[in-house]
Amino acid sequence: MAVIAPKKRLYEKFALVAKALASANRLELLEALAQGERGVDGLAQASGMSVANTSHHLQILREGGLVQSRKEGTKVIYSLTDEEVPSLLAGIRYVAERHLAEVERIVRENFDSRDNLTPVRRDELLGLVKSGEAMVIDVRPRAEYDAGHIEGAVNIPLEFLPERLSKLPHDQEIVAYCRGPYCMLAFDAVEQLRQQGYRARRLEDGFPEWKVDQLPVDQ
Amino acid sequence: MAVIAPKKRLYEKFALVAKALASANRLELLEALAQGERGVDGLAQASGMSVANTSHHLQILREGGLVQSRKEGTKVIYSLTDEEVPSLLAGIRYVAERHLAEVERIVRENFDSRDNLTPVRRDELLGLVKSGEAMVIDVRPRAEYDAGHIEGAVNIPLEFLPERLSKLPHDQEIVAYCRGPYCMLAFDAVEQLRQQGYRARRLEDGFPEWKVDQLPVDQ
DNA sequence: ACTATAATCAAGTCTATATTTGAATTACTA
DNA sequence: TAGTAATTCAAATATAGACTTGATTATAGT
Repeated sequence: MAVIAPKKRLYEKFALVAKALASANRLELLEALAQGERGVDGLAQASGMSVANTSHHLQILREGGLVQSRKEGTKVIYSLTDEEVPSLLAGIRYVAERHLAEVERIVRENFDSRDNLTPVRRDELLGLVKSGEAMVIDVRPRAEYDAGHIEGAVNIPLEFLPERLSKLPHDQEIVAYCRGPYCMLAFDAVEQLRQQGYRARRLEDGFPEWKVDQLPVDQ
Repeated sequence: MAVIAPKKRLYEKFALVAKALASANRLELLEALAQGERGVDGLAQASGMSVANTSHHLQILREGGLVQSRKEGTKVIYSLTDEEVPSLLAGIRYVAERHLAEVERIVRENFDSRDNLTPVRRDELLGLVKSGEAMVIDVRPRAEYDAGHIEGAVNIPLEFLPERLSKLPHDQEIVAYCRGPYCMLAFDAVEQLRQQGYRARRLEDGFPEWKVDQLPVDQ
């Protein structure tokens, strides 16, 4: 058992990755970046933190190997280092949902109760679109849609939904998606749609999960 | 955007899972548990911590939803809560290896340099065994072997390898595996085997990864 | 060169948390 | 009731983590 120190050093580095993940604010930054690359300012807005603080947290994420950056003029654009990062986030969510009683409670009370229909599964959506039974709307802001979206999805940011309501087809089911399973945008969208008499459901989660699953994306 | 607090609370819980992962000692406990369930005492030995400290860290892992326990007589047996946990560990390792320069360095200097042959991939091993070209030896301690092992593997704990050396077949390649990619046992084993003139290689990683991949296991 | 903008850095404050040990306690078995 | 296994508690120590403020660097445009 000659070499024993390197293993310890290695585990310390692995812990560094986990430490970077171990903060609600940083998880939110990562979720934002899972929608597409973004500047510090945009990330600060998305997370509700000051620019300086956001920058600081981004350094911690970088030291954990989770994000990288490049310069573009005066801006610094951050992005995830690896496709594995969204999978890690999904794994953490999964463990929390299945084994932390309180998470299960929060989800039930705040999310499940807002939408009594079963969400559309990812594989299910592929079939619905292929057969023309459904149209897909992406209710995230334009910038996030532009950075990548489900193949064939139409971008209707939530704030423009009211003015577009009348132009949507009544002979198709409308499937809305946004950032992920705990993003409220798609919940709001299906609520509005149903009030106007549309058949509408949510996709089970958001764009990052779709992409992790290697399903067809545009742009 | 009615509900905003629950999302924050949710992310705090997710961070709890990551916090549980964010310690070298706890990662080592999890790796030990990935070999199979185990009592506090055994885990204390495996990690080199005091029993009290081990117990304490196990509580943190439990609060993070990563481990569970059951009583068996006077013993408390811990196990991983979910098959997703080894995947999370693998994801963290993967990110660290690919994006933390120092990890890459430690691996190269301490592991790659000990074994100049390419390790056997998991899918490759299946073929080698099927055709009879290779035999598989599990060089972990008996207890870990008993808790689950690769289908058809023979258990030869490292300390018994010298006395078994003469009885191994010379017409097959010998593939050794142990706990994972950074476990030294298999490295030591192939070194001994090659010195005795055997054709021997390591499996690319260990039993937990094999199991995560849904490949055939015994017991 | 000058100015505005974007981001980072350095320093400081505040509060919190992690790690560990040894002793006391609980839970169970024989 | 003695003995074993694990947990809990108290307490000491060490570390550090989050966030703010003000200064600084880098770049682009004029």
